[in-house]
Amino acid sequence: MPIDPRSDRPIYHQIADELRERILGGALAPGQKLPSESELVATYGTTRTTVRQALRVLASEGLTEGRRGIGVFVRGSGTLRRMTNERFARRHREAGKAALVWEAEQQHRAWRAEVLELAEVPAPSLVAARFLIPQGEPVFVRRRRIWIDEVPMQLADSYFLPHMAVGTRIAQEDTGPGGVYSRLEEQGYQLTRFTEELSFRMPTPDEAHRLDMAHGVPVVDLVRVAYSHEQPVEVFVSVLAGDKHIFSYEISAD
Amino acid sequence: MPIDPRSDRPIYHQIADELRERILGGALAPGQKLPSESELVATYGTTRTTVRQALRVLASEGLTEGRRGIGVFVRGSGTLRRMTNERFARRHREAGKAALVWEAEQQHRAWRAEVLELAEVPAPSLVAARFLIPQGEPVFVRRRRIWIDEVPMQLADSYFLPHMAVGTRIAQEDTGPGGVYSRLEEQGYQLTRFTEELSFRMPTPDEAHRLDMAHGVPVVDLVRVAYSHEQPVEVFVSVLAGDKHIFSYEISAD
DNA sequence: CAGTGGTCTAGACCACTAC
DNA sequence: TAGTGGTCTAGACCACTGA
Repeated sequence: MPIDPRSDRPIYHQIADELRERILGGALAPGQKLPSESELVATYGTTRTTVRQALRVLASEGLTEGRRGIGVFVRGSGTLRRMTNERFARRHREAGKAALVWEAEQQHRAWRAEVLELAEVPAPSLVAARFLIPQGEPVFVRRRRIWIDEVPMQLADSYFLPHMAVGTRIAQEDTGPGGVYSRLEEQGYQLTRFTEELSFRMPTPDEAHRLDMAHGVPVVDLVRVAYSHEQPVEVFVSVLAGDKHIFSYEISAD
Repeated sequence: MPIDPRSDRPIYHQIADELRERILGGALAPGQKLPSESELVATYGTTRTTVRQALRVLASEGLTEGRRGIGVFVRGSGTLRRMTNERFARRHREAGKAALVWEAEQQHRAWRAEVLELAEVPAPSLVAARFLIPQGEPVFVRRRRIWIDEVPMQLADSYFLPHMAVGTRIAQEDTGPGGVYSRLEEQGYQLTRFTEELSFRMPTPDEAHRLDMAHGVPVVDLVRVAYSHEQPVEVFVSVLAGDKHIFSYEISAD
């Protein structure tokens, strides 16, 4: 399909449409190189600015990725990590496996949790609201970055009420077998249920950098609250790379 | 902070950073107008192309929205629709309320389901895999677009095995009280559980148009399977505007 | 070294909006 | 009509890559 300069659809959209079709249709497979900008200029008889505008459309859709000095490539689908509600099952905790550990082993992945901060901080409003405490009250936070197969996947901040965390292994780098949930249960806070809330947006530049994300890839904001008999005992706030995760939930019909 | 042209950080990023700070810091509230492009050109002493590049960064983060002939504005947070697993509770079906109806009423929203297609089609691979049938086998599909408060929110395709749907109210525009799930249960397919899978990406131009989405807003791909005693009876494939939805799940700790 | 994408300049014409 | 953002041209210099 040649470009129609008299069409209502801008030229750069027409070029993007054509390239997108070749990508989604499989003619340009993941990892393959698109024609260079100068080739596209020659092909479509337009200027480099317009060609780049078309390529930016594709990049902002998460379809392509430019590599300076080399070319523009179709983005690979990347490594998928499946997050299921099964990871919270008591039997895994009792087997000494934290949710993260169980889930990584289940998928035969190497995992690593990089501890960024262990500190007492004023509660952000999002956290305070779920703990039912005033904003700014002290809470203890464990900030980590989760790597799976040496790829940064997730920024994960766990918040606790200070009296449950300070002076326990929850405030240590290594929380021991079963993770923080096992430590909470040892303190007598038997976990009864979790709630998870997911929302969706584009990353800030800082998040994009820390999660090594390409342009055009959204993030998932995850807020989890762990309850012990209606008492919130942990608020977990996380940002996950959207192209590397699938969330899966099983829901009873009753 | 004035711009530093000798910095490693490109000028357009520095401009975008400064504007982003004013937006996230609240100095530029949702709905407010950013300085015009020509004002920014004067302020930062650069060209319009570079200013526009900065504005494009913000737009691709979903923070701003241009209106031709008027200006660039901070995007409003939009109407949020909460999707909870509660909407699948049997008691709501028994009260004659489909999941969508219950959820809309719960949030005091006006809703409308625009039926786009009712047809027998070859099963797409995604659907076939979940029905455990060969790809291309005939399935019955109800394609709809869901409007909440007259805003298009969701593209929703429900797939059924033909023998459960054709000749029943499931194949009609109006499926009756309690919706398709009630009709399936009347046929003896008692619903026992659902699985929901969520993944995340940027919309295609067509989806962005049909959901009236701004640039820089991701979509959620939702695949739900309704089971009657391990038999899949519906595969629900949906695309939702990411900035207008929050998903909320309750998970047992056992 | 030639070719690539990343950034930037200095213009132009257009459609649309508000006055 | 003046001002806005949307599109497009025709160049420039740069950092980086692979041969």
